[in-house]
Amino acid sequence: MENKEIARVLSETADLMEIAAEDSFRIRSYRNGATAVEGYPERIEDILGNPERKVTDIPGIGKGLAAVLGEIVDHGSCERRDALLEKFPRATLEFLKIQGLGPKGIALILEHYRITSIDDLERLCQEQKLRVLPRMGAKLEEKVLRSIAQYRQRTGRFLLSYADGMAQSLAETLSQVPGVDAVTPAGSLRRGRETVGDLDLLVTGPSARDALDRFVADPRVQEVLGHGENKASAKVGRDGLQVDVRALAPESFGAALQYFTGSKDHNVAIRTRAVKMGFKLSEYGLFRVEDDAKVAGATEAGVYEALGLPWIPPELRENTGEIEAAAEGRLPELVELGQMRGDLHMHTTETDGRATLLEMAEAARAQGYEYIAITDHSKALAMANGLDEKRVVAFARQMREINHEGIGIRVFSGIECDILKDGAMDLADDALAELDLVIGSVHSHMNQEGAEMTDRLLRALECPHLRIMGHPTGRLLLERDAFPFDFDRVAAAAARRGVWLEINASPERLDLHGPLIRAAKAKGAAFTISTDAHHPKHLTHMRYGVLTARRGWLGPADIRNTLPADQFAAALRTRP
DNA sequence: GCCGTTTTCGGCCCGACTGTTTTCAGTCG
Repeated sequence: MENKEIARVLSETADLMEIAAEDSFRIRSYRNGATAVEGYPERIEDILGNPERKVTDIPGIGKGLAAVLGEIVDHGSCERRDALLEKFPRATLEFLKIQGLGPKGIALILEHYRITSIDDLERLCQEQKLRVLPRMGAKLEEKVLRSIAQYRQRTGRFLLSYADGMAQSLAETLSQVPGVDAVTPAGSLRRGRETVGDLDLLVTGPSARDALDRFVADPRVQEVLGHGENKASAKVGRDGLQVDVRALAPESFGAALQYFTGSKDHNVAIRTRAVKMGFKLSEYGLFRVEDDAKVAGATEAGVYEALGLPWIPPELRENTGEIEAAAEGRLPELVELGQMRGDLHMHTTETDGRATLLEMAEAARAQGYEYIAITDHSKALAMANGLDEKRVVAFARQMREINHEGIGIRVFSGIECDILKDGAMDLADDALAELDLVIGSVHSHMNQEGAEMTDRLLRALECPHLRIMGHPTGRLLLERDAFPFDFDRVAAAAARRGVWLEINASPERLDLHGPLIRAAKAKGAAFTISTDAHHPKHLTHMRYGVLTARRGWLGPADIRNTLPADQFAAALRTRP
């Protein structure tokens, strides 16, 4: 069992304990245990199986949790969790994802009503039955109904990183089947969409069909939805991601890859173009209408070429102008992962990161970067132990010393400074002036009205030390929508002030996203791509940020952290 | 339930907002 899975069971147990109103410090221990396990570099299962090792050596794991970990690894759950699941309906953990309802509220509702599903909860609100309970009212009913609607919209979709991980691991398994040449992911995953509804895997090779048998027999498969000669589909993994595996003949691989990559809108437009040119395009190939002769199909590039187009990168295939651009020979040169020379947003144990500054620097050096910026939180984030002015100044001095000595990578001193409710920065100007790089981010009062949030961000942009606006829209994928504000105005002001807009590569954010990036570029804005890493392994999320930038039609020249270190340092000091 | 140690138990981070109240509990970040 993987650490991530163990951590999930622990944190679910903590959720249930909270609803059962158990001791809050014990609950916290379970939560701490979950984070400790999730971030631990070795497999807990291996340590448990090794008589010479002790899990209690991991900080946050004592005797009690060690026993619980043993239970979880042995049978996927623990006694405490099982007991709580007996007591509460199955959907209880889902209720916690509804905004406005916390453990106390859920416990109260369960005390008074027999509800076992989100549908039941919705009915209670519609029948105005929450408002009769103590400390609940009409506004809460409305909020819960709104949140249920949002919740339904996002269920059935998965984070890009999750789908990507599943695709890679399935592809690895299926490639080992003798007679399979290649397994290629298509669909929205290949286009780099931030969330993925289902996964399409295309298999080629003389025995491609054997891969279908191997697939449906895989232990990760939960439920087989269909298994024919050319296609098998199944719900995979705990959350039931739908995966379609198709066996393809080599002569139609390109057409199939094109077809299954989508998007639907892009394909409709491409097929219309084909018809106008006297062709018919399907997943089997491009055919001439007059004599049904096959014109292309073995490669994707061949299909596009026969239609008078250069190959269009998958990230652009949304029918938002890419076909016209291709036809006119003005497709943009897109940024590539290998062009990134630094990562400008990461946290350390100084605040809420899981590794020290030197560990993060070493991991970044191993990624091949020339430079990084360390950007811990500012004091407004008290729960993260954010830095105050005094610690900022000391930190900046420490960075100058470290760079003077040299550690194999250049480190810029930075901060992720909170943008307060009124748009003021959380730290005094003279402290910010000590740092190489100031990121400004919103972490509080996220429910402001659009106009208020716009004013807040515009005021923040006036700060002379601000260089980057961090995760500008504040969205959390599948959890929280972007806050409403006048994006065009803010992007235009950022461009004018020489403040770069961050493309936050964290898979839970991917903020900004494609359409907003294009809008901001049209206003003259420049960008950075950074991971917001809280752990060395998060540095590899850069690839999702690059995919997102490509979906925004960006090239290396649009992105400041593609610059070599000296030029980047110069750019930091230059203002428009 | 963990940790640190005053080896046997006490401390464990918190500020602000919201909707519901009439002085505050619950939620959120």
